[in-house]
Amino acid sequence: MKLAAPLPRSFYERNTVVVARKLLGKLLVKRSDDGVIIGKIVEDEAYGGRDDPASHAYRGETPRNKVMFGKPGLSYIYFVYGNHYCINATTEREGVPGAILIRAVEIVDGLQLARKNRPAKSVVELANGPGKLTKALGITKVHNELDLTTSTGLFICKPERDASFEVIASKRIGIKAGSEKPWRFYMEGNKFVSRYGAKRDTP
DNA sequence: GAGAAGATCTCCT
DNA sequence: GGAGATCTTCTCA
Repeated sequence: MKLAAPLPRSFYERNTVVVARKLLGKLLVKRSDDGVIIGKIVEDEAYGGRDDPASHAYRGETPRNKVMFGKPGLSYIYFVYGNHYCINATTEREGVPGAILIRAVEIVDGLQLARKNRPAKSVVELANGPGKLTKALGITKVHNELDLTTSTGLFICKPERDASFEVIASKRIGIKAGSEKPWRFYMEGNKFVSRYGAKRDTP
């Protein structure tokens, strides 16, 4: 599959909510010795800084979340619930915390390898959740703080053809504080969007 | 150092 | 629909 160059750092160096909307439809590329897996981003969530109680950066900088305060366009990967990794892309200018949680992708290449990483009943269930997609793509904490703007093991690029789609905004999922913010974005009618979240939509 | 919480998923009822 | 799994990180004493 022919791939475009990674998105430049200037793409990420903007308001987190703006970048979250723009990130939909882009391709998340994971390269390893086993091969390449490419997922189209169909759902994500924006997380801010001091003004967002749901964000890891709300209480200030810690060793864990320091990536969010660093350069835009880096990967921020953390472990939750003793079971799952979640992948974020950092945003805003250096020193301003912000990140976008990638919640679901549609696997467009490397399907066989993704299924090997995470056996699932159907292609739809392979990566329709934050924990699911990291498992399917083989992403762990070793991929934390990687530069997503260079063609390394992990990066994000534009698709070959820009498809048009409607972006739906809704409340974020799985959080208590700050859940009223409509900072979750997904492609309208896309079946790869995480299911139980889609049910909670109240536009 | 101990205890609690957590941006989830899967299995069981 | 509910609860357990399982471990990292943070807060507080």
